[in-house]
Amino acid sequence: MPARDEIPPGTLDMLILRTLATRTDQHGFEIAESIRHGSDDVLQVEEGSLYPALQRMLMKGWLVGEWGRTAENRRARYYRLTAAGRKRLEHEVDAYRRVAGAIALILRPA
Amino acid sequence: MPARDEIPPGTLDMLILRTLATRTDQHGFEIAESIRHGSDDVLQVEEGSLYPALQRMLMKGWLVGEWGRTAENRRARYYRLTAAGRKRLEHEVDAYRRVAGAIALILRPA
DNA sequence: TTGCTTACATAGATAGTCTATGTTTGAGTC
DNA sequence: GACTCAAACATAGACTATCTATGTAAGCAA
Repeated sequence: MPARDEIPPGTLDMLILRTLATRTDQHGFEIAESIRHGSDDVLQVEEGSLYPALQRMLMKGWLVGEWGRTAENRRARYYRLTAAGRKRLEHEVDAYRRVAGAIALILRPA
Repeated sequence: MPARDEIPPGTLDMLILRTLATRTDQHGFEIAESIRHGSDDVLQVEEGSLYPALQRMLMKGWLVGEWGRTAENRRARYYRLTAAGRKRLEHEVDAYRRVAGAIALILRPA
């Protein structure tokens, strides 16, 4: 069974934003599942990381949240990207790729 | 002027080990330079991160250090990988690639 | 001897994840 | 209808690892 990894510090916001860009109006639990499945079961976001991150991003205006009901009739907060959120996502992806590219250079020198 | 980035938490040991695997017997300052140049000027290790990291790795037996003299006749500590250090490097690179691959999966889907 | 630089070093701040725990609420069961 | 279980959200505190800021020692040059 594949060992599940922690989310690398600094990448959680990006992963959440990206997940909501792919499919909007997911609630917390769904976002966590999306990240796990979408990463082929490698990345696992813990609730203690997820909810504070969502709050931060609400306050920064990257997301809006709306209380609703799940298919099983449970209350849940559904999140959606704002324009600022999309812009932020772009920025974070750019920065991530730049750093990841730099690390790749170190890891495979000719 | 290309914006220089911080080293992502969790990657510094790997970067140092990889640098010493490419060229052995570098001292601290040289390692920092190697990482900066080797990353095309993207990654900058600060001294306050570098030296504690080197100490940690000495104590864990991943490196051995030997005091010597630079070409300019300054005292410096030259580092070299141990067998344990090589093994650790392999392990860290594997883990990093796995996580980076998982993140790429999340970032990619159209 | 003054100043500049190299090289190493440490303390404390900071950021962002996790673990552990707790609350509310709906659904199913006896 | 009391009881249990799980979904979904939430918060506090721990932990890890980077950074900033600062300091020391030593060599060289003016």
